[in-house]
Amino acid sequence: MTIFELQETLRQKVSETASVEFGIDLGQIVSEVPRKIELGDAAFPAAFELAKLIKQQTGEKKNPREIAETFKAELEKFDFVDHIEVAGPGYLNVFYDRSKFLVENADAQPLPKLILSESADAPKICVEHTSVNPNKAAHIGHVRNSVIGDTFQRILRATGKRVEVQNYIDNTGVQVADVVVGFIYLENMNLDEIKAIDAKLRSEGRTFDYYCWDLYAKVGVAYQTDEDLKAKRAEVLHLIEEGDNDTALLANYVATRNVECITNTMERLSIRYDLLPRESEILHLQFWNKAFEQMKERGVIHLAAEGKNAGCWVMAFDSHSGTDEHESDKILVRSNGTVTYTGKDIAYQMWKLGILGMDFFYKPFFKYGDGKDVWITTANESEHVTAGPVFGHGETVYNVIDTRQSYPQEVVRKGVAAVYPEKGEAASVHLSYEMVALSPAAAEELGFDVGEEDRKKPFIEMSGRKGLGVKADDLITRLETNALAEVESRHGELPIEQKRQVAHQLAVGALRYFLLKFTRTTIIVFDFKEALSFEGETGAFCQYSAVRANSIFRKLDERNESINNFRSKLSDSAKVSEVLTGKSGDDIWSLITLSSRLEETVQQAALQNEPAILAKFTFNLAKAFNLFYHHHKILIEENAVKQAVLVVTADLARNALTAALRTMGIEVPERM
RNA sequence: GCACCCGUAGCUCAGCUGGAUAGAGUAUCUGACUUCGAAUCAGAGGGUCGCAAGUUCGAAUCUUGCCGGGUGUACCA
Repeated sequence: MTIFELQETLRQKVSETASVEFGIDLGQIVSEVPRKIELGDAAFPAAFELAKLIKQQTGEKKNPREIAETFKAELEKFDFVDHIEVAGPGYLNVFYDRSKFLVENADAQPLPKLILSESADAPKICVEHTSVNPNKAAHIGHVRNSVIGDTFQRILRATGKRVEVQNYIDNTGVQVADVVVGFIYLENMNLDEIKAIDAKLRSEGRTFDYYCWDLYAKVGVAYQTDEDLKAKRAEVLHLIEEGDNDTALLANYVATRNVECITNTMERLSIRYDLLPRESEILHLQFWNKAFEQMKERGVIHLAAEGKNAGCWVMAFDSHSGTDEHESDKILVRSNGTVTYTGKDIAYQMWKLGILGMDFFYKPFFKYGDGKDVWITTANESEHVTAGPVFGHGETVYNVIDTRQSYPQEVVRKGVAAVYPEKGEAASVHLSYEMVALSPAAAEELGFDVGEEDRKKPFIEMSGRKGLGVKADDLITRLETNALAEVESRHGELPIEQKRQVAHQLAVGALRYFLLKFTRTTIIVFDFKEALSFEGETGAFCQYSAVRANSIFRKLDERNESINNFRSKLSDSAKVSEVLTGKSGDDIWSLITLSSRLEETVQQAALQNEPAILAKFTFNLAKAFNLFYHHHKILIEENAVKQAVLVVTADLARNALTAALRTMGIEVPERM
C-alpha cells in the first residue's frame, strides 16, 4: 500500500470506531502529517472533536486522552502499524512499521507512473496559456503565465487526465495594429521591405520579435504627440479585422512571425502547444453569430429598448464586482451593431467547451524537432486537413490569464453558463495569477528612466507599450551563460556540446523553479540577483540532489552491483528494522516517507490549481536527500543490510525527485 | 463607491479544509572538502503573524470592523 492508502485506511477505522464505540458520526476525519518525526507518521486530533461532541450530546465530560486510548487499541490491530502514542492533550500519533513499508515499496517507480498515466479515453481538459499578443517579444511576465500553464498541464497529465494545450493568438487586435502602424507610417515600409528587414535580422542573428518590441515602444511614444498617427490606428485595425487587403496581409506576416519567435522562446523552456487558435478565424467564421443565435433562442440576451444601453443587445449579469449592481447588464452588441470583445470571448469559450455548434478548420503550423505537430486554425475550408486531431470539446477548460482579467473572465464564465446551464460555471476555470513586476532598481538596471513618483512605489508594472520589461530570451541567455561558466569551472574536461546542454538544463531549471515557487496570488517583484541564483531554494539545488544520487548509482553500476541485488538483501526484517531505528534511522525513514508522498502532492496541486505546492515539495525532498547524503556513506557502508536499505532509499528518492522535476518541466543533467 | 488580492524574521516568501514549541530561502556571524561532488551541510542570532474585537478546548488560518499597499470596475480592444 502507498502511504496515502495507509492514511485512508486509518481514517476509515477512526470513523468506524467513533460510531461503533461512541455512537458518533465524526464526518470528515482530519489527519495530519506531524512536523517532527518524533511525533509519528500520521496524527489524528479526532479525540478532541469527539470529546466536544459527547459533551454537546450527553453533557458528559470526557477526557480526550481516555478517548484516544480506545482508538489506539483499535488502530494498533493493523499490521502496518508498529505502535501508537497518545500524546499531549490527546493526539493520536501513529508510527508505521518501517521495515515492512520499505520492503513493500522497495521498487516503487513514480516516474513511469506519472509520465505515462494519461489515458486516451479520459475526458479531455483544455488548458489555454501563453496567449501573448503577437506584436513583440515575450517578457518575464508572459513566461510566468506559460510556466504556470505548462506545469499545470503536466500535473493534470500526471493525474491521468487527457489534456489539450492551446495558445490563443490575438492576431487582429489593437496591439498588432499598433506595430503595423509603426511599420507603415513610422518606418514607411511595405510588406516586401518588412520581409527584407526580417531576413537581414536573421542573417545578423537577431530576431524579428525584438525589432517589433522596440518599434511598438516607438509607436507608443509617437501616439502621445501625434494625433494623426493615433487616428491611423483605428483605420488599420479596421482593415486588419476586415481581412483580404494589403494591410491585413502585412499584419498577418507580422503576427505570424512574432508567433514563431515566441513559440521558439517557449520551446527553449520545454513549453509546447497542440493548437494555436486565432482571432482572425473567430471573426471570419463568424463564431459570434452562432453564439448570438443560441443566446436569443435560450432567452439570455435582449435588446435594450431604453436607458443608457438603448439599442444594445445586453445580457443580464449578476455580479458583486464591477460597476453598480443596478447597471449589471453586460453589453455584447453595441448600438452600432458591432460585437464587443466580451461577446467574442463568450463565443470562443463556447467553442472550447464544444457547445458552440460549429468549428474551425485546421492545418499544421510547424513541427517540433521530434516530429510533433503544432496545429493552427484557418478559415479556409480548402486548407483543412480532415485527418487531423479533433480539437476543443473540453470537459473542463482552464484559462491561464493574469488576475487583472478576473472580471471579464467572470463575465465569460457566467455568460456561458447562462446560455448552457447543463455545462455550468464549473466547466470554465480562470487559473489566475498575479503579475511579475519590476523593482524600481531593476527598472533602472534595464536602463530605464524611473521618474520621481515611480521610484517611491514598491514595484513598477511591466509594459510592452513602454518597452519596459525583462525579455524572456535575454534572461534565458543570461542564465545559460552564467551556468556555462559554472559548469566550465567544475567540469572543464567535458565536450563543449555536453557543457552547453547542461548549462541549458540548469537555466531552464532556474527560471521555471523561480516562477513556480511563488504561489499564484503573490506578485513577483523581479530581482535579477534572485532570479539568476543557483543556490538556496532554486531549481539547481533540486537538480544537484538528483545528480548526486545518480552518481552513486553510476558508481554502483561500474562495480556491477544491481539495485535488485540490494533489494533482495532486505528479507531479514529484524535487521532492516534495526537500521531504521534511532536517530540515524529517522533520517532514512523520513526520506522514504517523503519520497512516497509525491503522488498525493501532485493530486493536491491539481485539486488546488496550485503548482507551487509541487515546487515546495520538490525542494523539501531535495533537502531531505542532502541530509541523508551527508549522514550516510553508501558506497563504503560495511553493514550489508544497512547498505541495502541506503541504496533502496536513495533509489526511491531519486526516482521521486526526477519525476517531480519532470512534472515541472525540469530535466536532471548528467553532471553539473 | 463597489469587487478581488496582499500584509508572517532585516529582505523574499511557505504555512492545506482551525491543531502540538509559527517554518524555509537569503543576508549577517561561526564551523565542515584526503570522503558517493562544498551549486552542499551543520550551528547561532533574528517574530506584538498589520491593529482590534468575536467564534472555541484550541486561531497566522474562520467571522466582523479598522489601518496600510496593489489590481480591477467602458458600447476601449
